[in-house]
Amino acid sequence: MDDTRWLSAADQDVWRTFVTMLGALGEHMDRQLQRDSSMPYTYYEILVVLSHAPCRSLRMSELAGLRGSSRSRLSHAVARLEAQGWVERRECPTDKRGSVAVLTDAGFAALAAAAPGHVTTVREAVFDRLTPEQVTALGAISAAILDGIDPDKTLPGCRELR
Amino acid sequence: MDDTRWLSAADQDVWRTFVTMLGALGEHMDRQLQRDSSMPYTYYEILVVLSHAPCRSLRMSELAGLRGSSRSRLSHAVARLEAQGWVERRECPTDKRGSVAVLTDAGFAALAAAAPGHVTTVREAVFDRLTPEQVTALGAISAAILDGIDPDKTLPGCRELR
DNA sequence: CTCATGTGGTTGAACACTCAACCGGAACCT
DNA sequence: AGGTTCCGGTTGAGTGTTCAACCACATGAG
Repeated sequence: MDDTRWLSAADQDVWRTFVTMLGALGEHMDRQLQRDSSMPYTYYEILVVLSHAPCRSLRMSELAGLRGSSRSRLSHAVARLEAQGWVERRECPTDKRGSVAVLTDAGFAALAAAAPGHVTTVREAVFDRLTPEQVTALGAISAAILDGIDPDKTLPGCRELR
Repeated sequence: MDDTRWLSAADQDVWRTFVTMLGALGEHMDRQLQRDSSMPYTYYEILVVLSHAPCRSLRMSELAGLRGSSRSRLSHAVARLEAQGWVERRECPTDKRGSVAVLTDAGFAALAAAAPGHVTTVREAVFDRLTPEQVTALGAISAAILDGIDPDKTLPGCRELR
């Protein structure tokens, strides 16, 4: 019955380290943003994507797709961002079912204020600690794993996130 | 004022892919466990750590430390695990403030049932998709990043997680 | 011994995410 | 047209996490 292919001891070590790093890094990023800019990481990313969109606005679905988030999650998130005055909802002119999320000036300002600290954190936590070869390797590894899980999100080489 | 060292376009690409992978992989693992074994990933890890501890039991603090979790979070988690009959709380004999979490037989059984599926998912999502060199590189990269964030958790080479 | 301080652990409120259910408008049929 | 089906988006309940406050016990100084 047990035809499971278990991991070698070495692989277990890698996995353990990897998973721990995953958790610690996520928490690290989240904390920094929450502390310095009072927003969770996910919300920051929403603002980033919006800020790069034409007219700083996007249909909810597109936004959800770009951020790999569920509709429901995005709806809740935008509701909160709207309450904070960083995003507005407008109705879509071409499809009366749809909504369009628009980044407000206050939202853009909040993003501009948050970005330097965030980038600095990313740099200190990741890029400054790796050799150029490791950075390249990390990109390839991430792409390979991502490709196995969700091939859709793999390729688009646009520069949307900071 | 803007002396921020921004990321190069190439680094941005790596970061974007990495972050996307991070989110997708976490969600992937979580979904698999939730679907097949009705437990979130964090709870699975708690059970794993407990199962490797002497007498399948640990002080709450030690458990929190080993899993890199806050006391509060662990307390809530154990409360839920206790309600499911997978863990029991006993009072600590040497320190009357303390509690000890003990893995029950039912908890061990649940873990044993969940492990194969989980390991298979890990293998398929990560190890089967990487070359041996990439696996080694991933270990080194993870350790380097982790070391920058939380040097305590870096070295202990024990094989606690599957 | 007594009091201050520190520590292990819990609690409750606020917040984020998931899931399933739902509503209204679009698209597609004949 | 009229009906079915699909799709965009929201809602509410349930779950997990965080944060700050808190209790009970331990510890150390006088």
